[in-house]
Formats: sequence, C-alpha cells, structure tokens
Amino acid sequence: MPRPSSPLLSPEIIGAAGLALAKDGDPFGVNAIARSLGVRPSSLYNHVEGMDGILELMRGRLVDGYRIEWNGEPWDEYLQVVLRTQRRMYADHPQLVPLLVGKTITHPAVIAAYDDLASVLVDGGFPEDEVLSVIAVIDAFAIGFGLDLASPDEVWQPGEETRTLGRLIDGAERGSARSDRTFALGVGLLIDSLRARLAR
Amino acid sequence: MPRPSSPLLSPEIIGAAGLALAKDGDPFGVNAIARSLGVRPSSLYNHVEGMDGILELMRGRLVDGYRIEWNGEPWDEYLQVVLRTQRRMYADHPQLVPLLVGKTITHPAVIAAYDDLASVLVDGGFPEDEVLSVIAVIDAFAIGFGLDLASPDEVWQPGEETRTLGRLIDGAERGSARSDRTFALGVGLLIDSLRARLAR
DNA sequence: ACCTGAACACCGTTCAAGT
DNA sequence: ACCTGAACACCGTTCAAGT
Repeated sequence: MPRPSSPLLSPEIIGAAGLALAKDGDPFGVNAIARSLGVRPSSLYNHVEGMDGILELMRGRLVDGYRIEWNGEPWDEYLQVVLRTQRRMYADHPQLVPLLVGKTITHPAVIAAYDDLASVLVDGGFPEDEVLSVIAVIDAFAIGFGLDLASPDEVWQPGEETRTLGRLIDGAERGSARSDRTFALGVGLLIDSLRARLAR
Repeated sequence: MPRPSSPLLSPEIIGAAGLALAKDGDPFGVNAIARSLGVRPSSLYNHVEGMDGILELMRGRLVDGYRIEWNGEPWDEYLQVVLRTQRRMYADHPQLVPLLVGKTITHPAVIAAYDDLASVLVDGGFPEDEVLSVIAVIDAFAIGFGLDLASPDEVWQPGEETRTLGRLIDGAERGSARSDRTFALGVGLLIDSLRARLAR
C-alpha cells in the first residue's frame, strides 16, 4: 500500500496515538506509535519532525484537553478549579512531566491558559510584579501534587525500627484517599496564605 | 583483559558513574555508563541487576548526598533547610524525578530522612494524624520548585497578543533570579500558613 | 570471580524506490 | 504526496568463552 487514496496519517492522528499510549502507561516512541497505528515507523516522518515534533504535538493536545476558561469567577474559586484540573493532568501522565517543564512554552493554547491565570490574579488585586511568582507557585503545587497522586499506594516501607514514621504510617490512609487528603490540605494552606497576603 | 587482578567495577562505582552522567545532563543508560568507565556494557551485569538495579543504586546515592540530619532545631527552621536542599536535589537531577517519585521508598537513608522530618513535626506540635499530609505537601513543594529551577531561562514566549501575560513577562526577572524569588515567596507562604494552622 | 565478544530484539532516523 | 523496505547507529540483555 504505497500511497492510499486518502492519507492514513496526520500530525493530529500521530499526536493522539502518542498521548493515548502515554495515558495507558505504555511506551510512546516512534516505533510504538507506528505499531499502534498499523503503519511503518518511517511513514511518520512524512508528517512530523521526528520524536521532538511528536512530543510537541502531544504537549499541545494534552494541555488543550485540560484547559479551563475564565468566565469572571473570583480568583480563589477559579484557582481551586485550575489546581484540581492541573493536578489531574500531571497525575494522568507522570512520564510527561519532565517534557512539560523542561521547555519554553510557545503553544498558543498554553499561553492562553497562562494569560487567563495572569488576568484573574491581576483582576483579583495581586500586585503586578508578584503575579508571575504566584503563577509559578501554583505550577509547582500542581506538579508536586500530581506526582503525589501518581505515586504508589504504599509510599514508605520502613525496613527497620523508626522513631515516629512507622507509627504514623500504621494509622494513616493509603493510595488516592491519602493523596486527596494531602491535596485538600495543601490547597487550603495555599489559598489561605494568598488571601492573607492580599489583605495586607 | 579478561580478569584483572583487582576488579574494575563495583555497584558503588557503577552507581556513582550513572549519577555523574545524570548530573551533567548526559544519557545514563547501561551503554553510556560502560563507556564512561572504559568497559564493555556486558561487564556491568556481573555487579548489578540490569538498568533497574542501577537506578536503585543511583537513587540511594542521590538522597544520601542531600541528607539533612535533625539536631533539635525548631521545626520551621529545619523545614526551611530541608526545602532548600530538596529543591536543589531535584533541580540538579530533573530527569530522575519520575524515577524518584514512582516507587515505594525502602532505602534506609531515605526512610531515616523522612523519620527525622516526621519527628520534628510531631515535636513541633502538629497533630499526629496530619503529619504525613504535611510531609507530602512539603515533598510536592520541593519537587515543584526543583523542576521550576530546572526550567529554561525563558519560561513563556507568547507568539501573539496577550491580555496580561506579555506585559508581566516584559517587566520580570529571568532564569534563576526568577526561580529564587518564586521559591522565597512559596516557602514564605507555606511556613506562614503552617504556623497559622498550628496556632489554632 | 570477572571481563569480553557475539548475538538478539529493540530504538530513532534517513533515503531511494514505488505509486 | 505518502507509504515502504533497507540501512545505519544506537539501546538493554543474555550467554558461552576466556583467564
């Protein structure tokens, strides 16, 4: 099948296939994507600039799928929804985290999302020279808690006697219940302290 | 050189070589490590259980190198040092983050570090059923800000007109100055809100 | 006990060949 | 324009062969 009447591939199809593999925790390299699409690896190079291009497409699709638009809600309400959604995104794709944070952001949808966030914070009264820092704090939060949610059910497994840790683990929750409680605490702490900062 | 009089390799040597490559941002697979040690890839298999074993060794060495002992300081003082050190660790090895967070922690030195943290928080007056959540919040923070520090000098590069973001970027710092300011803000927010929570 | 070389199944990428 | 097959330099891993 050297040239089908209508193309088998497109950047969109390739990006979606890569993201689907990543979401399932499977390898998502050129060969794996080609296999999942029933096509030879070399075929992808007619549509995409190698693995880097595929990663860029995956990045765009990923953030598009977790995009939250701002419709004039108060900053703290909007922020809670954004944090929850971003955490979900990172937790669903932990292998993509180094990829997402390691590169300069140019994708229009991603810029638009950050622009919304910047606007809502300025609108909420945060001083302009602090807003980018607050955004980075929010990002750090979402990434950290996303990876926390993606971590194994049993986070610690002490081999020998401990002073305090073992006792606390015995009485604590596991898995997503543990992570959800942590997230609730973290969001509470963050929003409280942002409110307090705003009040000064 | 089929069998040297004294061995060329050991788990320690292999783990150290892998970590050194990772710190420089170079590939740190079996082949790369063997190359850096002037040895054939198959030789490593006499000392370690494949790539997984190497990663485990790297993990142990890594956390050992950034270990902070507790000597009775107040919780907030100790916490600031831990946060700063952990952030540095993640920033120095961003490619290792998924590896570090994805697995159950059994390494004695890592358990001991968490045990110290748990002890200092209990000692500081935090309720026992909240301490593990506070620890996870601290972890999320350190990871998030470590990755922030490792991110490129130019985080955003808007292609088209923005409402707010572009204006803020123009007036803001870049690179590690930006990340340090963000970190200072984040640590301040976190410790303030933990103090407030403790006061209730 | 410990390093080697050959072998295997993978990976990303290029490119001439086919329609 | 778009898929293919062959080729290349990589990767992790196994194992018989050497001392």
